Amino acid sequence: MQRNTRQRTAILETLSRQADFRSAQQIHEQMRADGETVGLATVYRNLQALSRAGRLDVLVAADGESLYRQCEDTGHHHHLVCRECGSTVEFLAPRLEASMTAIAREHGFTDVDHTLEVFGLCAKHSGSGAKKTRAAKDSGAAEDSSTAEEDARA
Amino acid sequence: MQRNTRQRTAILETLSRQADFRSAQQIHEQMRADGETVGLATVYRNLQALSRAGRLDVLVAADGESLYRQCEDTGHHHHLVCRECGSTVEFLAPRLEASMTAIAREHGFTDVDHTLEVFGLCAKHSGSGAKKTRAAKDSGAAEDSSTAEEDARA
DNA sequence: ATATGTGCAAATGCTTTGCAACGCC
DNA sequence: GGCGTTGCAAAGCATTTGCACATAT
Repeated sequence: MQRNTRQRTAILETLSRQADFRSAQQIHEQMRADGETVGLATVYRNLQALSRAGRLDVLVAADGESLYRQCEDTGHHHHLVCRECGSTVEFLAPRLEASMTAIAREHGFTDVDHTLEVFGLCAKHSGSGAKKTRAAKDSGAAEDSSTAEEDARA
Repeated sequence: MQRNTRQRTAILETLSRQADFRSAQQIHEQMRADGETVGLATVYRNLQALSRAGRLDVLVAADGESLYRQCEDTGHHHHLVCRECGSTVEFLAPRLEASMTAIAREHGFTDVDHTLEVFGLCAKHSGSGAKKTRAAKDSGAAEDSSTAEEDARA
């Protein structure tokens, strides 16, 4: 009962070529630019459906915008996002997970789930006089996403 | 150049009595309920100004809504938020901070900042049949301000 | 066939802003 | 008295939804 429409396929296809997180609108624009004819609402509906189905990774930016990205790694992981260019690095931090869970339990909490996003300036933007603590808005879409892809380990 | 108006004072005063995070709208409602006459825009403007000035703690909910709370502890800390009742517990986790920073540095990131929020079910709501992994919207602390007076705290 | 998916436009919900009136300092 | 502040309403956004039409299966 999950049909395979041209639009849905196109969305997945587009996502499969994006290394970093993109907003629904950016994805939509991208598709139009690539010659696809898709409605924005459809993009939203599909991104939502796909993420619900666990096929996409969703990251809520500091300003509340939802960013999507193809989910290669089903496992639990977090992101290191550059405030300047939006490039991301995934990382696992089992130790953090453990401590967090422990702390939560200590306070009587159960069924815990957490959100951990780290924002900073990636290597190539370190020097830039960026003083903003919660921006990362403008950047994204453009050219130079450094596309860091590997994985860390705590 | 930060004047001391009735509204601004009232906002701070109201916040000083709230243990948990509240949305701008909830704060506004609360104030009206308390007999204060304040415009919603003013509440937004002040919450923004105050948080920019470091006097308020801001937490962005999973759906993008901004929640504010008086900042008693200037130090860096995180929150444990109950999905059911919205009660919060603050916690410090120096070890996590350290690891996070280390990981970021390993990837060449500088000027890092992070967001870590833990959602779960507090002690008194543990049994509740809450299966939703990222809802917390419909439940507790939302709309009906009339009865939202008493608050939990783990 | 028919339940799903799609497109468009209108509707939401949170937040911001323009602008004239207002009130601290 | 001047400049930050306030209020209201209108504007902005990202996202959602109603509905008629199109289409995978």
